[in-house]
Order: sequence, then structure tokens, then C-alpha cells
Amino acid sequence: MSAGIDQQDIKREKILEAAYQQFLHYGYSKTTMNEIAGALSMSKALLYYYFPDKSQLYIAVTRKLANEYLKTIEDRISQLTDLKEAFLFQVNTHHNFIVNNYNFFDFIRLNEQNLPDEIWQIINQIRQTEMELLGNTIIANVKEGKIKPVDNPGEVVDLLLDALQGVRVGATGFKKNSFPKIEHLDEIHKKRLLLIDIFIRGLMN
Amino acid sequence: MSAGIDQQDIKREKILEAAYQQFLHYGYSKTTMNEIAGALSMSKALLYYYFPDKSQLYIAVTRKLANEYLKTIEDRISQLTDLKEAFLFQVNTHHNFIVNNYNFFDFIRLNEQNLPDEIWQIINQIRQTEMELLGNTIIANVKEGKIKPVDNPGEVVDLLLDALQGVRVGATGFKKNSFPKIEHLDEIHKKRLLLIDIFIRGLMN
DNA sequence: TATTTGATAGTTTTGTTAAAAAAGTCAGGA
DNA sequence: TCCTGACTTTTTTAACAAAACTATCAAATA
Repeated sequence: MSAGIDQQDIKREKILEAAYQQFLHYGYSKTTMNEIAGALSMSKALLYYYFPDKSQLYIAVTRKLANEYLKTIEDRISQLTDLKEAFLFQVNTHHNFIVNNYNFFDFIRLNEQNLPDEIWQIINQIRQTEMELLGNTIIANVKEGKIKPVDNPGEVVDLLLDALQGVRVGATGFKKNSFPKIEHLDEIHKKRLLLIDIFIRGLMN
Repeated sequence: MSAGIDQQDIKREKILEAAYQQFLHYGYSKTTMNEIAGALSMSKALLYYYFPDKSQLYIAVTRKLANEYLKTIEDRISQLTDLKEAFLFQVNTHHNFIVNNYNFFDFIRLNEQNLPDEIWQIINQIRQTEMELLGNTIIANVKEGKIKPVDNPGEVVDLLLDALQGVRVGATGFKKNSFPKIEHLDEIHKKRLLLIDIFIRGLMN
């Protein structure tokens, strides 16, 4: 007897939630399928009934997180008319997203060179949505005459997002790594606010 | 009988030059001390007479390269009064420096996380010199009223240099790595020019 | 039939050891 | 002081077994 598609979805959700907690706490490689199953009081084999393999489970959790992130910025940025406010919202939301899920992303940090396509799709999807949302805000601001005309709004947004990504900490004996340590995230965030300030000013009329 | 300090320096220079060529061609880990000695038709033991070990030899070559780079930008940027020209010169020189020595830096790319202190000192020295030179140019431009007053000129330069570092390529199915592939350097360079354009504009009165 | 599991098969990681290669040292020669 | 051949020590590589984990499946349950 079928428990129904609803029940199946609920169980899938429960698995995603438990997996998320484990990945967040221990990181990808240190959490085993047995542990996830144990946290749910179910057998490991059942996990494989709902998800094809461990990486697909991780990817599904990542996709869920990404969707939440996208919903947050879509809802808000589409409402904002002020370009600076829009970018500030992006940076702040992004900052919180990274801080709150820092350990979860160790998989991405460690496999930086050779990530599965699905992860890149998600990353690219986020970037593209940000480019569209913020690009539209730029277009609106150009029409209002607030900022000077721009050849390619998407290109400008992409450039600023890259530039923001490049911001690192440079304290005393500083060593710049590709992925910032968690203790540097706040300082980086501050610098990004300054960068937005100058960059947006550079776009204004 | 001493050959004199001059002769010793000349030999040291020859070793540095040969080592540079080997490192540039094969990268750090794939070049052996035997090969360097062989290229100079001298014994490996002699290398150890002039340099304490392989890493110190690599560091000495790096220091030499860094000094050439620094001399180039010091000579020019201290002459320039236009802020944008100054930053453009930095970016162009930096671009050439990376393109011309790409393979040489594989040591730095591969050991990104755990570089010897001496390498970081060199990196920091370059950054600090750039900050001073470009910071001075900013100060001069502020005095002339060309750009608006800035709280901390060094901070602004540091921010822009970080931002420039962050620029990456984003072609079709793009995968952003911490170190750009050599084939992407030209595209990155173009984007950096745009970033400078906007950023400098954001500083202007 | 849909869901679940214990048992088990297959794969990856980890640890061990030996051989090879390269780094690094040194007594002695010019 | 400058230089080398021979030597020692350290690092890298390869092979292989043990352990840990991923993934599968026949059978049980509901």
C-alpha cells in the first residue's frame, strides 16, 4: 500500500533536513550515510531508496539552500528602486548565507577544482539571477537618469560581484587564501560595503 | 686565493638566472638541483655552497623578480600625476609580470595554503609599495581637488587591488578557480580596465 | 505495490612497507 | 676560497593489505 506522494515528499524533506544538519556540523567527508540514517532512526538503505547516492543528497540540500537564498533576494531586490540599497541587500544576504552555513560549504572549498556539474549549475544560477535582478535595477536607474548609461548592465553587475568576491583581509602577517577563514568574514563584509559605496558612485551621473 | 666578492656575486647571479629558467620551464617541483647544476655545468654541491637549500634558491629568484617589478612601477608611478594612469600602469605591469612568469609561480599556486614566510614577505612588500605609491597619487589628487577627500588612502588602494584580484572569467560553463588559467588572463585584464574606470570615477569630484 | 531493512558486495581511504629519486652533507682536492 | 665525487638523509612513488565507508539487493513488512 502506498503512503502517497505527499508522505514521500515529507520523508524526503526530513532526510534533507537531517542531512543538512550533519553536513553543517561535520562537513561533507566527515559525515557518513550511517550517521544521517542514525539521526533519523532509519536504515542507511532507506536513504538510497530516496536518493541515488551521497553526492546527490548533498546536491539536493545545496539546491534547497540556494532556492531559499534566491527567494530572499528576488522578493526584496525586485521591490527596491535604489541601486545602492539593492547591492547592499545582496551583499548582506550573501554574508549571512555564508556565515550561517560556513561548514556546510567545506565540500565546495575542498573540491574547488573539481566540483560536480550540478554544483556549478547552482552557483551559476545564483549568479545569473543576481545579474538579472541587479541588472534590471541598473536599467531602471539609467532610465531615471540617476546613473549614466551603461553598455552592458549584466557585465557591470558581474564585474562588481567579482570585485566583491575578491575582497580579502590584509591584517598584519596576512596570508590571503582563496576561501576566507570564518573569523575574517566580518572584516571582509565591512570592506565590501566601502567597495559598493565607491563603485556605485562611479556609476552615478 | 679569493676570487673576490665580485666574482662570487657574478656566480650567484648566474645561478639565479639558470634556476629561473628551469623553474619557469618545468615549475618548482619538477626541476631538480641536479638539473640546475647541469645547466651551469657545475656540481650540485656547488649550488649548496652558494645557497642553503632549494627553497631558498627559489625565494632568491622570486625576490629578484619582485625587485625588478617594484623598480618598474616605482620609477613610473612616482612620475605620474593622473590617478587613472597610475592604476592602469600598475595593472598593465602586473598583467605582464604574471603572463611572462606564469609557470614560475606554480610553486605559489600549489602551496597556496602553506607558503614560506619569505614568500609572504615579498608579496606583502609588493602590496605595501603599491599602496604607498598609489596612496601618494591619491593624496596628491585630493590636494588638487581632482578627487574627493578620502579617510584612508591606503585602505582605498588596498580595496581596489583586492577588487582587481577578484576579477575572474565567466564564460559559458565557467568554473571559477582561485588562480586563473593562463588562457583567461587577457580577458581578465580587459575587465580590470573597466573596473578601474568605474572605481576611479567613484573617487572623483 | 510501496516502503523498509539486514546482509553483503564494491569502492575509497588509510596505513604500511620497500624501492627509487631527489635533497642535502662532507672530507678532501685545486 | 672555490669546487667536486661520494655519501647520507629525506622525500616521493608504488604496491599492497586492512579498515571504513558507499552502494546494492533479496527478502520482509505493511
